[in-house]
Amino acid sequence: MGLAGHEVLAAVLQVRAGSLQVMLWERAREPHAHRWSLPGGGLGDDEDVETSIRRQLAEKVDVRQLSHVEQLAVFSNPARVPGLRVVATAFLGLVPSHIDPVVPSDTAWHPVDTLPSTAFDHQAICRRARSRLASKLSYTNLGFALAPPEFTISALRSLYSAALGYKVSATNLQRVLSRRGLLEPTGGTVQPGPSGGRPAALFRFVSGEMRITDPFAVLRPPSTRSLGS
Amino acid sequence: MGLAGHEVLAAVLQVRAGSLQVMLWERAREPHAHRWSLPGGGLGDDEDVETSIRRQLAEKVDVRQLSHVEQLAVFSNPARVPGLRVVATAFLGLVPSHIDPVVPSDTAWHPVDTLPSTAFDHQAICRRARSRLASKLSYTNLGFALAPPEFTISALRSLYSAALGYKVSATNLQRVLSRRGLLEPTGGTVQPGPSGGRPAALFRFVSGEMRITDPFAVLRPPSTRSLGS
DNA sequence: TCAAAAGTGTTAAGTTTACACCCATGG
DNA sequence: CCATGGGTGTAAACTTAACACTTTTGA
Repeated sequence: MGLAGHEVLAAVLQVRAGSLQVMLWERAREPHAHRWSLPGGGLGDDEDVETSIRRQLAEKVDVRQLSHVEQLAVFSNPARVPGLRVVATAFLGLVPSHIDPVVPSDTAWHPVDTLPSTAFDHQAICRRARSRLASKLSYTNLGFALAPPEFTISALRSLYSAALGYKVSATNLQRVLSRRGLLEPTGGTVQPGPSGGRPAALFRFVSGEMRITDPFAVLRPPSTRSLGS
Repeated sequence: MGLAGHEVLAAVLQVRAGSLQVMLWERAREPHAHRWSLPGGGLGDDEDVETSIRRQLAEKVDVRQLSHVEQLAVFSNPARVPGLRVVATAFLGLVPSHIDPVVPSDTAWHPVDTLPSTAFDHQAICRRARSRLASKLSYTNLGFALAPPEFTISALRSLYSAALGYKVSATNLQRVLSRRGLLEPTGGTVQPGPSGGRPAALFRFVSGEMRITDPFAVLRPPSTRSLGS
């Protein structure tokens, strides 16, 4: 009557080498030996699911390196793992691109577009994570979670392109994020490379907390014409 | 090590008498006797969470009356219910406005804006459900789940207004939903009331499956200028 | 003929895309 | 002075909100 194991799993995503990658570890033992799986584990008695996934990820990456964590969904197919029933709460985790976490020897990063053989239903969880990230990049300030503290617009463009899976225009990216008040110039610039070019200005995200920035695509509340800056 | 009770709960919403209401039942016994709580119960051994919530709702309302069901989130605070630990997967359920389900005697509908004293963390779940519904009305075709098979634009306007919590213009509602191809006229009309007026045309939703209709607020993929009708 | 309700026309505002053009630097 | 990025100006496209106006009916 409703008694089941409960595990928490996280698809930790990071833009690495120009592509969106997910952290996976290779199972040594059966079931699904040598297949790649998401980090996580059993829910402890005195912790909620978010506390739990943060604790378990600390074994893989320093939790301070996680710029964002959010619930994705429950995966509860009775046959999702063999043996005793285990329900999983899946999370999306993000690591900013300037960090290269030290990971255990059984753990590695894999591009989400070309996943290796994955264990259980972990591939579906990865897909869900990628999809959630792409959506939120459009209507929230979640870019902060992929980017280093300071960056050039073209660096940010690369991050967005990798996460979204298609080219983003640097011009328009800057316009949109600036209009919404998400970006501010640091005042600093970066020296051009050996082939020259104008020095790029550095920017930072104004906020490091996720916020919805494009709340209503349509059907907005009646205008109160008093919100303009 | 990760063994806990698991329950499924649903905030079933319907627009009734011009307001968005949620179905609650009054607890007879402790804990939280006489407080109102969401329908649901323990996860069965051979069912996933969605199957489970549909099964349990069948005791309250005919499942065929549910026009939409989706996961909201996991609620897992170790102290969320007294006694043995229970993790809950919360759902949003919707019932179209033309249906008046027969509910058990301990069960009643309550406006989500003026909830009675609720049990456990059920108030938070209700808020989450209302918020999810409002968001999805803007960027999906989820209106179909609130509306009867055929309806006038002004009836639809009332449904959207109740669910969103603010007045929606019938003119613009029709424009937006028609532009997106969600509505089609049935050809029928409704006779005007006793005070006269032009007969209203009847419409229906083209699809009864949830679909995202406004996928990218910004940062769209490069245009392929070949999608126009 | 008037009031009431429904539906259409039209304008204005806001946002984003696309692209031409200018800027700053290294060789 | 030219190539190479970086950044801005500007126009066009698209959508939605607001509201005036027309249509259709009952009294």
